[in-house]
Amino acid sequence: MQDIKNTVNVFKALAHETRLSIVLGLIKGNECNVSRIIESLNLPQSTISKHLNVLRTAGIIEGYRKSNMICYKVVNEAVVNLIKNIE
Amino acid sequence: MQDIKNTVNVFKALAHETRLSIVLGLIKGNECNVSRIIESLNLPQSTISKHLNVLRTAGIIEGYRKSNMICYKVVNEAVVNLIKNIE
DNA sequence: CATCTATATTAGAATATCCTAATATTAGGA
DNA sequence: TCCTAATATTAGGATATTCTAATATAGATG
Repeated sequence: MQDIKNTVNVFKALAHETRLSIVLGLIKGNECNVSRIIESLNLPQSTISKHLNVLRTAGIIEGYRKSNMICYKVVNEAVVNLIKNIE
Repeated sequence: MQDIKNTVNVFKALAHETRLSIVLGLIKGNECNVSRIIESLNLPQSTISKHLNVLRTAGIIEGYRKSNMICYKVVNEAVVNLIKNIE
């Protein structure tokens, strides 16, 4: 996690209940495509999409297409360890 | 670190360059009293005081009086581990 | 108790983040 | 190609955070 600014950005991305829930869900493997995340968190589609964008921009998650859906997964191992450390 | 809301609050507190710097400094033992923190970060006294208050409210640091100064130390072990994990 | 020093608090303007309805885009399947 | 379902983006109002000069406070020490 290199320098302090990058670390701050990761913390910023995780410092929101919806986003932390998304990351926790992805790590636990319960979620994947956007629709399921929307259902499980019960929030408007645009809201979820925005949060996914924040997490993507922070380098925490990445999406890949799977037929007609986009699946997200956590790609930042430092974040995975951090989260595991917390629970 | 119990529930998700508490975790989010800790991340929020750490999601700021000045505050993360303060915590890093305290963990490394280079800092202690407020004046020294002010000097080392070169920011107005009220700014530092505000940030210390955020960290205190989040349960990350605690201050104790030492003669005519207030010394701060990190009292949340989960945060210490988290930070050590990152570096 | 008066003073001085260290620290905290207030106030309010500047900035950033959040929310979500509406709209746009994109790829898959007919 | 056209339609449709899935996801992304825009817009802009609501809310929250940040900053810091000015002011207040608290305790140490004379």
